[in-house]
Amino acid sequence: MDAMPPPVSTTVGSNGRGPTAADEAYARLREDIVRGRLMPNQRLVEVDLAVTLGVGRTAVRTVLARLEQEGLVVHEPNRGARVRMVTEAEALEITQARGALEALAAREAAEKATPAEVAFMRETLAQMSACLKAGDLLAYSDGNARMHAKIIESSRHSTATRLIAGLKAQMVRFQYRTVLVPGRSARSLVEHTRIVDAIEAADPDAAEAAMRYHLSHVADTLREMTSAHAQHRASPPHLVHF
Amino acid sequence: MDAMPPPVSTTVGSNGRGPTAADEAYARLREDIVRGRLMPNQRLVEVDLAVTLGVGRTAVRTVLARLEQEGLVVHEPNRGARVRMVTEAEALEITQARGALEALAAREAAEKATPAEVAFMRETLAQMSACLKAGDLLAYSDGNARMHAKIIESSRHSTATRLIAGLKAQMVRFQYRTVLVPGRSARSLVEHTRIVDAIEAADPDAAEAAMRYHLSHVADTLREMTSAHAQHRASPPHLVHF
DNA sequence: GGTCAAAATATTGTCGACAATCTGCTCGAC
DNA sequence: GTCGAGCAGATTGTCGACAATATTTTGACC
Repeated sequence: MDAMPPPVSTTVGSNGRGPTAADEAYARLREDIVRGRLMPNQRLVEVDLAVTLGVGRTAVRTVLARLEQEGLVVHEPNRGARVRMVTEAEALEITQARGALEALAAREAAEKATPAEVAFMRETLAQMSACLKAGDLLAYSDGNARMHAKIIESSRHSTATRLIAGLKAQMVRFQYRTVLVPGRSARSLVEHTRIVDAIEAADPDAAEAAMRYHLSHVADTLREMTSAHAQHRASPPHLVHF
Repeated sequence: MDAMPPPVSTTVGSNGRGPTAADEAYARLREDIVRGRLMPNQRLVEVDLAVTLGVGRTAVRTVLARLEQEGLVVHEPNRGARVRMVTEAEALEITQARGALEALAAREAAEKATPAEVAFMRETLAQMSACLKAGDLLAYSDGNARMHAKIIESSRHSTATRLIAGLKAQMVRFQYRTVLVPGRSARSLVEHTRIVDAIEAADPDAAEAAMRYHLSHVADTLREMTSAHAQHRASPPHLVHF
């Protein structure tokens, strides 16, 4: 599972202008949060971060303001910042919103994907199928991520891309690697195949419908797992499987 | 047309803690941008803003960092910040993304709207109809905005609400009041009615489909107007009519 | 009038100091 | 033992100064 890239920066970096200290610190701290190296509700103390990130307090405050705006950090006046806790209810919402946007992206990909991109999707499908046969669910999960990333990239829809990246960044708590819901991967492979078929056929309506079908099952899976989790605190952490 | 509220703040304001100087300055500057009081590409000079907003440069820098992250401002190292220009191509993307999210919101509204909320929608429909008969397109436009806001509010989907608000804030350049595309309002009223019918009937699939139908026509209208605009520089500014 | 280099000006990026606020601990009163 | 006041320590919020960078202006030269 790759780390999510930071959002497309509105800090214009053209003409040889180097990044500010805050830019690099932002990328680092964001990655630490997204990768789960910092835990939900963990205190983010300016002075400590300044030391860790190798910048001054000014830059840290800029970074925290940005991360707060992005929804990864919560801040209380005079009490500092913490890594924001995403509840399971919100995770479901994020999944739904992400689903709506990924359906749009699939539609756009059906109109814009190049033959090379479609070939990549086909190859990824083959790899995912092989992983499934070999029972290697972790590698399947990686293939799954590559598939979704390629579809989004092929859409060339910068707004959807930006929003999806932001939503993904907030789901770190729900992305531990583990065994998937039984049977989910096999169904997911069929669903992914239908999506790629539609994209390859340059059929936007079919691509969107296939993606929506796929993602409605993802949301259903999350809903079930959330419900099961509430009833059995001992259930293992899980991966939300797009 | 109401100003868009700032995004739900992750600055926790409980237990009597007052807002920071940056919080209030952020709200003010954001409103100035969203309301079109500041123009695309306009320079945002820290010292000037400090005077205008009545805060110090520290707070201004925090505000600009937040607005940059939100996509309303662009920033170049050592060259300062500007109000971000949204191109017509991006406006179309934003409309599409917003459409996908509003369809999700309509679906959720169909499951969660209270009788009072539905009554408000009915009343708004009646007002919009009366405005249409009276030829008062500005008032129709206001009704339209109220309708959409109520649907989103009824969805109780905080993630969709948050994303939609952010997208709306970026569309200020495309929100001048003027006469709508001929015949668009009449069709829009029918479309709105179908949405409300589905919400009232607690039918999520129908609500979503009706909203998607409505919004696909909005995107088409924007596409046409964009195309016409490119061909005829003299065409008047227009309102993107959701 | 045009070009170029240097100087002046405007502005951003950063720092350290200090004020303000919050939390936790200690101690005395009851 | 409980409660409240006071204090110390931790941390955030803010300021002003200065360094760094970019842009504009000025003056010399052709």
